[in-house]
Amino acid sequence: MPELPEVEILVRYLGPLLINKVVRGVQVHRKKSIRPTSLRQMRDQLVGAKFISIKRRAKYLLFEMQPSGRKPVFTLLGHLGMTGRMCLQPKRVDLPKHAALVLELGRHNFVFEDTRYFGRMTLDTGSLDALGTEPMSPGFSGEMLREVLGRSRQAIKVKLLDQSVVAGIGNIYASETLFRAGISPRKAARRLTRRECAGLVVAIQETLAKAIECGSTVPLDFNGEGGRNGLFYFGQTDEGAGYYDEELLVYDREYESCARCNNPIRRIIQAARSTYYCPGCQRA
DNA sequence: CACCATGTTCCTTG
DNA sequence: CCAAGGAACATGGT
Repeated sequence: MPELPEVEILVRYLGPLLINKVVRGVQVHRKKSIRPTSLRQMRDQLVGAKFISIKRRAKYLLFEMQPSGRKPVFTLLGHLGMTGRMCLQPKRVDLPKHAALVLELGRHNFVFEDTRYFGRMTLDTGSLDALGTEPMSPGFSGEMLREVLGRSRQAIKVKLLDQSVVAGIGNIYASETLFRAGISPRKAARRLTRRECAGLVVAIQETLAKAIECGSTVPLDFNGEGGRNGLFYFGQTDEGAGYYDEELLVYDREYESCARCNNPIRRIIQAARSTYYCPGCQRA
C-alpha cells in the first residue's frame, strides 16, 4: 500500500539490507518500468555500483549509488505506483509473476515487482522537481499550507492529492487526515481558515506519523523463502491487515458507523476517486 | 459482465 | 498562460 508511510517503512527496511551491496547483474523484465532509461543505460550505470544510502522523498525511493572507479555518485529512483513491491530473495527462489526489474547482488536478488506496472525504477530523477512540501518536515506549517492552497477553488481533498502542493499524501490518507481535522472534503481549498489550515497540518503529521509507527510494528512477514511470502507487503498478511485496517477511521468504511459520532460514513466521488468522510464530524 | 482498486501523466476544455 | 477535469495506463479481485 504505497503512500508516504508505506514508502518510509520500506526505505527503513531496505536500508540495512542493501547498504554496501554491489550490483552484479541487471535483469529488465519490463521496459516500461525503467522508462525513459534504456536497458543499456541501466546496465552501464548499475553493474558494479554499490548502494551508499536509501532515502525517501514523498512516495519516491532514492537509492544513492557509488559506481566503481572514480565516477560520480548517482541516484536510482523508485516509485511503487499502485501495486509495486520490493524485496530481497535468495537467488534460488522463483521470481514473482510480475517481476519488472531484478538487481543481482551476490547470493540475493533485489526484486521490484509490480502487477499493474504503474511504478518505475529509473535513472531519470526529473519527477522530483515538481514535488511540493514534504509534510513531515519541520517547515510544513499552517501558514505555508494556506499559502500553497492560494486562491484555488478545487476541493481540499483533491488538492491534498496534488503532489506539487503537499508531497506524499495519497487517496487513503487524504480522507483520513481530513476526518481527523474535522474538515469537509468538499470545502474549496481557498475557503479554509487559518485555524483549519493549522489543524490540518497537525492532522496530517499525526496521521502519517501514526501510520509509520503502526506499520513499523506490524510483523512484516518477510522470509524471502517463497513467492508471495517473500514480498514486503503489509495489508495482505493476516497479522498486518488486522493492525493496519483498524487504524483507518473512514477509508473503505462506507455505511459503517463513525467511531466518533456514530453517523454512517459516506463515500463520494471526487476527481474520479473515492472519498470517505463522516457527515457529522466534517460539516460543509 | 460490471465495478472497484494505494498513482501519475498526458490531453482537452474552459 | 493557467486551472481543472477526465482518460489512459494494466492487471486482478469481488
